[in-house]
Amino acid sequence: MHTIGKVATLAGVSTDTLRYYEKEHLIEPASRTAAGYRLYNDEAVRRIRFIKTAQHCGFSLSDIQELLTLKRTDSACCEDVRSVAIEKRLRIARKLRVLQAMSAALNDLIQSCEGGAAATDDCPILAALENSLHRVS
Amino acid sequence: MHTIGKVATLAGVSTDTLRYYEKEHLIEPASRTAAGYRLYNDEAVRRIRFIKTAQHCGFSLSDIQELLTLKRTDSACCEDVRSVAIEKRLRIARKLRVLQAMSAALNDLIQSCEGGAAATDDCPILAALENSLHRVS
DNA sequence: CTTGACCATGGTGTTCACTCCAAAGTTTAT
DNA sequence: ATAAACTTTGGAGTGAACACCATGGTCAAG
Repeated sequence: MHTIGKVATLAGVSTDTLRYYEKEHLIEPASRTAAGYRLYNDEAVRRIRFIKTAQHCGFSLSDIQELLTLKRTDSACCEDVRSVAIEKRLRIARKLRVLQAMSAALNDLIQSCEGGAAATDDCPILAALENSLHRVS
Repeated sequence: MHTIGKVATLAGVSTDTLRYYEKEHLIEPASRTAAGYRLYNDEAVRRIRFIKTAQHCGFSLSDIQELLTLKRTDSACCEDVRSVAIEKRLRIARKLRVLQAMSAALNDLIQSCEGGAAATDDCPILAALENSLHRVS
């Protein structure tokens, strides 16, 4: 069990951020001391890192909360969880396609740079992106 | 050549957004009428759509500006463009790995849902993600 | 030639995700 | 036992990315 400062350091965020996440129902301390100090277990650190990583991929905190509460419990209707998961997977698949196209576009750009190709007047990223997204369809 | 309202409708954003983007040097009208009305060409619509798509993948407007200005001109040093492009590609690759792991985690969850597996007490996304990220290494 | 739909600029307001106090209680080290 | 380093709650401030005015000029239709 760690206090808030320790977890924050371990996860690379501020204590204010952790209290904010708690207010937003993203994390909760496992317990509190008699004096009211928050006490976190090891899973908290993983959870916070997951939140940060997901944010970098364009998910909002409420998106992330939905992802984190995707649990199949005995009581909860499995179909609900399943349909939410399927919808999330679809949205992730779309992001994946875009990022793959971007990566391909950058590859093209880097390649043509190596080849010492002629200058382009319009944005090569946009052009290459259209190509790539087309290839993926 | 379209006026601002038309481009906004075509691209699915507001006119305010377009003026804001202009202030942030993300787009510029191809010209103006005598009365000062902004006039955009067709490329503007593609550009705006690109901006929106990139935003959904977690890029900030300044990130996007850097991507959009990745042009190789005769004058500009090709090495500069190349190194920026390589750095961007690296960051995209990282996002790709995370999203792939997330997708795999959701797959596992959906599968186990279908199989009618037992309830898990901790978050299955986190567990599956750790597995997936490990598999990718 | 006027009415309604559009556009311009400049400013304020809003939401998200924090960040930074302030004032006061708690723990740890010396 | 006291200073230094933590923690608490509550509230105010910040930057990004807009949204929403107000006021006034512009344009197309009838």
